[in-house]
Amino acid sequence: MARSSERRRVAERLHSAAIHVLRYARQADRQSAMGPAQLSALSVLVFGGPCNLRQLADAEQVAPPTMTRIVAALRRDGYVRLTPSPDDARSSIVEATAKGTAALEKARAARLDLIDGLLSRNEHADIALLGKALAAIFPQAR
Amino acid sequence: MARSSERRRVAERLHSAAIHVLRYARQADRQSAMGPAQLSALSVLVFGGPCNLRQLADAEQVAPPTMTRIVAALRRDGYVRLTPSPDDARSSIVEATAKGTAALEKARAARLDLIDGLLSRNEHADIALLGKALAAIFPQAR
DNA sequence: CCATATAGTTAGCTTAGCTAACTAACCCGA
DNA sequence: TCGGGTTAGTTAGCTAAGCTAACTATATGG
Repeated sequence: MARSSERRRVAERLHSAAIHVLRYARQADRQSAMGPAQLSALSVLVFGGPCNLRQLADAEQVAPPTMTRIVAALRRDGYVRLTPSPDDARSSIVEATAKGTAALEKARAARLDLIDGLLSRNEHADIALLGKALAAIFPQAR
Repeated sequence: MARSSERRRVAERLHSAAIHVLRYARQADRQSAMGPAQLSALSVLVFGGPCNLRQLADAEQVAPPTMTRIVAALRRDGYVRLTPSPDDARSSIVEATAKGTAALEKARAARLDLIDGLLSRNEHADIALLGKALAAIFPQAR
């Protein structure tokens, strides 16, 4: 039964490809004035909508004090806005501002440009194949 | 010709999948006592062989002073050894110790176990397809 | 109405990144 | 051969990003 060892080899390839892709894409982030943790948290807010600090910390797999400071920095620079939660006086809703959304879209586009450039070196059929395979294994949109 | 926009969609999927995979795999690193930058530098040494600090910094896309400290920490904990370069008196060769190699293999295996588990939820045919697609696009071994 | 749980912050530490400025060694050309 | 430019690495000092422990304040359930 070579199935499980083939799966292992695919896991290795996937691991390696993921490292390679993100390392390459990260070059784009240097243009963006914001640190990587801030960019990542902002992307949760832009694509997932407003939420409180706890949810943001969970989404980013980070401890609450870490998120306190990431949000403080984003707020200081005008990328997010906090409003008191109507349901819970302990809690605030964190929300991307227009400036935050614009900055994130720009950073994301720069990353995607790089990855697109990487893919463009390949045959169209191989790219289509990768798209099909990824769609099968990672069905969720973002 | 929708080719370029299809490629863009594949780039988005690939970006998203890479983020997802590495975020998930990173859980394994918490068991390892070593920080992520140390783990990553050590993996360059284990898989790429000994090299000097400059090459290591370039491989990790990091400035030299950053690598100075990463290597200092790895050395302090016995994961790497430095020997003077025979060719260049300014430079040292950094090399993984047996302890370093063992720690890295263990951490890598833990990551791959997680990714393997992720893949195991899928059909074998889809996994094989992904393997084929990744092999076409990312031919390099590691 | 009190006990416990939850949201978030503060304090204080470590790691990881940077630039600027420095030392030491290398190398090349006059 | 030596003097200037280049390269390898370190030191100093800053910021961002991660953690745990300890705290405040609010919710909630018995």
